[in-house]
Amino acid sequence: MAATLHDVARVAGVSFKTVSNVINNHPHVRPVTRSKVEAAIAELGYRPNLAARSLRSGHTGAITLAVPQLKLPYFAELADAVIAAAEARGLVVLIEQTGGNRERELEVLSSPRLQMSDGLLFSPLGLGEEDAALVKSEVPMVLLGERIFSGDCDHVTMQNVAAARAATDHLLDLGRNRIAVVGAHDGEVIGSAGLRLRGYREALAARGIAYDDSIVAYMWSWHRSNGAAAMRELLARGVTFDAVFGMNDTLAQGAMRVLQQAGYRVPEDVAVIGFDDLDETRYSLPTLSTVDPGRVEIAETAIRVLLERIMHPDGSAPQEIETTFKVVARESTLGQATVPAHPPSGS
Amino acid sequence: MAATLHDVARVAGVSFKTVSNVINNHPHVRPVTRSKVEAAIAELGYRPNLAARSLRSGHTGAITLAVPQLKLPYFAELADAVIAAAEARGLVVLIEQTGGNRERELEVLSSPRLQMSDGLLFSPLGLGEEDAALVKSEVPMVLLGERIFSGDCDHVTMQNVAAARAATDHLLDLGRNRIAVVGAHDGEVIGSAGLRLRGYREALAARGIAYDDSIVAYMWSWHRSNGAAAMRELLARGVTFDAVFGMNDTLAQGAMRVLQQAGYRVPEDVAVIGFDDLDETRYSLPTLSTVDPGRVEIAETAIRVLLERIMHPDGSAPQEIETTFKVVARESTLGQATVPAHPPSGS
DNA sequence: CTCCTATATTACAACGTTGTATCAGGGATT
DNA sequence: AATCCCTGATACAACGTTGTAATATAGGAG
Repeated sequence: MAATLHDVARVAGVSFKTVSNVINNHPHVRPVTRSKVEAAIAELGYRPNLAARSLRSGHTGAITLAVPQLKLPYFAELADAVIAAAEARGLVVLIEQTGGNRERELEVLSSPRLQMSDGLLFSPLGLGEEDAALVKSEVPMVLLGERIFSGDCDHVTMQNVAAARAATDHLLDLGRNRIAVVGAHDGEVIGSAGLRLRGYREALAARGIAYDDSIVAYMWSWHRSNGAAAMRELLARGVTFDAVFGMNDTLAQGAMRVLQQAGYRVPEDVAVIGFDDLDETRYSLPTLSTVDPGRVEIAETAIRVLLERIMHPDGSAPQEIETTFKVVARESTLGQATVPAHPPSGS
Repeated sequence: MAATLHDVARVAGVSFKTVSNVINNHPHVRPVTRSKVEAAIAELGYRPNLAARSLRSGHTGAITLAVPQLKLPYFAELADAVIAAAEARGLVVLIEQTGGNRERELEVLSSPRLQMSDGLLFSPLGLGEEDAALVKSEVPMVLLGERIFSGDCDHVTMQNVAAARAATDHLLDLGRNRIAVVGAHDGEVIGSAGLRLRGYREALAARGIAYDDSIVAYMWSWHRSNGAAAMRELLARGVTFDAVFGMNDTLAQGAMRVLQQAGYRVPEDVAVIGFDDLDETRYSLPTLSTVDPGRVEIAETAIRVLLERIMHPDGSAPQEIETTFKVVARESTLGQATVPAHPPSGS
């Protein structure tokens, strides 16, 4: 079927090893021979067999990305960034979905399918600190995100605390000092919610503003409707606030939505900021201010670290890398481009 | 490093081929031998080398999914469904992003990386009918979505016309007969927008309602903000309508948002329906009625057809398969669970 | 007790590639 | 002019698996 080195060699009139040498840019090949071989390759449309190459070399040219679900916008955008970064280095990405489920996450770690790739980018959700010892894989691995800290494994993550603090500072700088929080996790310390809440509290503390638990909404799910429900609850509670910090963009959008429906103007009455810089924040009404946690940098860094680890399996000690973040100020806090609502015109 | 058949054979005290026979469930293996071998496999933690297996067998156990961008929610959810369906058959999915760009799409078709998989699920966006002849790949391929019709290649798609017609019928059944459209593509015939508009027109025609171009908003981009802008434009135009059909969910949400901001109640004043059944439609305010185009079925069918094609490369003639769809009626048309807005409580 | 068949195991080759070792030729050095 | 070294090409083996063909063992019939 497909042409092999031998076929090319026959056509070019050289040994099949010479063809291999041409392909791998070995030094000692005469220009004449090289062009003869190249002509034969073109003529036959020869493509090196990747399975054979991989058997011989021990490398596949692929990496695995394991995430909870692509359905969740954050992970879809993370996967997008990872694929783009991998593509830039000539790598293919193979995706596993764990559903954020502890069992499936452990299963992925020991799956024979991991062999199809040279390494694993693993974004666990169901595993807890107590599972740290189980987080071992037969291929080099880089962890993405929070939750698992101990364990001798490279780790790339966002600066949750500092970024949340910057988001809060952004609101404080605008003169808001009653900042509600939507999406806290009760009692959590090391998860995204716990860290972000900590950043929020640090920002308040730095300006001598007391933390007020009555304007913090707790919940365990981060869907848009949860943000909406939380905001309804806050409004019903009768507490006052002039800004909202959503633990992620989806929550912020749900909250913003309810605020507007209740007659508040965003940002004039209440400023809103989210977290994640999802693509959709660029298209909401008003566009949503948020924090870009450095998703692209996470992807690129993770791949760089993974490749290093693949090339030097027992090189340096495991690294702990935090990416740079950026507050992205849009209309929901700055209010630059508010679109006037047209009056109803009958139905 | 990793154990091989030979290592297992040495431990079990049999020939390495016998070990292979055990693994591949060959008939003539004595139970005693089998258990000896299995013990050795367990002891060494033996895992078959996939590269070698793939070199020998010619199969990889992976398929490639090529989509424009995972950032776009529709494709993220499609990928989610494809990965789940592949997983159920023991296949791994390898994802390529084309950016919806014609050049990149052609590049993917001839990429050597395709070799890492047994087949391709291809969802083109940039390619036009005139490129049909170029749509050939070295591995079996199944096309997903519209745009390319000719070409002798299996094709799985949704029933755009019938589904759009059903969505429109749903609105008509509710007594709405001034149904605005958001997201038409001017002059398009075979794309999603063209087909869905056709379904809309068929539904009107069937009830003897005249098509009114003044309540159809044209645009080439399908972001939320486009839906919002279109709705502002419709309102400004002063035309009347009692329902909106968004060509996709994102547009519908943008439109719904502007409607509400302008003081209309959804669905009391204006009912809204979208298309795609994105996960987020379950969490919007109100939850969005939409059409489930059978994404899960598309994924499962595409994989089934692809596997058939992989096993019998020149089997039957190329198939053209359309999945079943379902109108998903939620609050934006039925209004069952409208949440009362709480009155503002100062800031 | 021998022959034959069915069963169980083995030996060998092949998939297509690349690394190592080997070998032929030509120019520079002695 | 003979030796040496470097260039350029080749032969061989190996990566780990599976299919095919061959062989060894056991059980039943003649």
